[in-house]
Amino acid sequence: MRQCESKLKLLRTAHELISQQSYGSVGVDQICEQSGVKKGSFYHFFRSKSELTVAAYEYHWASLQETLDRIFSAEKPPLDRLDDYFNHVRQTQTDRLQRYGRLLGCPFVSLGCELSTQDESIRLMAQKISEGKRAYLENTIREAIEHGDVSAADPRALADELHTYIVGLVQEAKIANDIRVLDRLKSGAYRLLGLHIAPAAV
Amino acid sequence: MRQCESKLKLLRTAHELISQQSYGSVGVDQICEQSGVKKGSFYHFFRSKSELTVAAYEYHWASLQETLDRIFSAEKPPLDRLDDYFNHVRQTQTDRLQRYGRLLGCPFVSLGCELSTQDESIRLMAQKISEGKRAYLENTIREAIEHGDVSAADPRALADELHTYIVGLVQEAKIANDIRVLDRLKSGAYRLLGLHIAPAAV
DNA sequence: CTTGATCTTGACTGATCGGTTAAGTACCTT
DNA sequence: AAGGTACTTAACCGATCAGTCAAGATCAAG
Repeated sequence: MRQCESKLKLLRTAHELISQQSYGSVGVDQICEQSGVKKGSFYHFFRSKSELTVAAYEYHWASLQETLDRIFSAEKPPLDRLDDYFNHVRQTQTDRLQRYGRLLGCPFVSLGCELSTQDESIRLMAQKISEGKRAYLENTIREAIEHGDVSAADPRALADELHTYIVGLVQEAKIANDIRVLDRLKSGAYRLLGLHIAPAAV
Repeated sequence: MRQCESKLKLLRTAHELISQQSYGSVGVDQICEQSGVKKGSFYHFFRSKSELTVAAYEYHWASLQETLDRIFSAEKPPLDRLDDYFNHVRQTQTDRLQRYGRLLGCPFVSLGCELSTQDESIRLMAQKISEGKRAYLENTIREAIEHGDVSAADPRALADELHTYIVGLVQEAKIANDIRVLDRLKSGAYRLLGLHIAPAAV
């Protein structure tokens, strides 16, 4: 197998398996087998399971950012960005539900929730990515206020609340293993934003 | 060791260790050692680690319900109950942070998040308890509306939103490992409830 | 064609995993 | 005192855990 292909394979497989199951229940052997990479190679590229996991999730975050940059494109009206984001959240969960038969929730939150108390580097990564997601919302809300779509004194505080709500709702959907929990995503979010009518027809 | 004392010790120790660390990182041996109970006794009382965990968390939920019944006592004004509950959430996290040096979040949500995709009986337990907590909020909101403190058309929907917000916020606090995240608990909750001024001075 | 670095391979480590077994002890009922 | 049940004890199981190691393969650059 050529050059860095093994490393990429490990990154992708690790993220897939761990987000589908959990950190604790996925073994290094399992990751290696599904990657078609031998264990020695694993420990050539990564010093530990924890280090691979951080790398795998940051790798996934980098590609997610590309998607989010498109969704939150400055060329769209702010409220359209939010609507597209809510659609994206729901669609992502729906896709994974189809593929794996289980509603998986947010991989970053799930991993952070499992390991925040035990592995500081994983906690820091989860925290950093959570802040990254929150920042997309804050920028958009700030522009929505400038645009006159939303009236709020503190865009930062409003973004915090919206982000908290989304995190909580996706979490609840995972525990309920029911995509219909996400039916409340738009309505709750728009209520938080003070928009009692959805901007685009839902 | 007498009668059911071993069983209770296992229930308490299992909940403590797993909520402090994670399901995957706590072994049956560790639970047994910390309980002072031998492994054979463990498997006399419980058929598996999973079954013990469900029993341990339901045992904890039963005692938590006693506390919640006091907090949500029908003899108090509805908004006082909510305020007491918010104080309780914060105090619980503060206490555990002191004792364990880590912000642990909600044990039920954490366990559900880790294992919902893998262990159906644990998922069902987490879902049931989540609904139990939500019900306290819904009853209180319903009475707050009757009482004229809150104006909302759908108490069920409002309770859903509030519960989602609390779950999300405690989760974020865990990942941030920072109790100050919970500073947003009351302000966000009261904003959700349409109360822009806290009912009791904060 | 050689060198040295990068990557791969498969066998291996000791520890720990969840769970089992069978013999033994304490206790309650009669 | 007898018998049965509930519980305890310690040794034990095969599987799996994260991680190591040394020898070999592949590669680019000189």
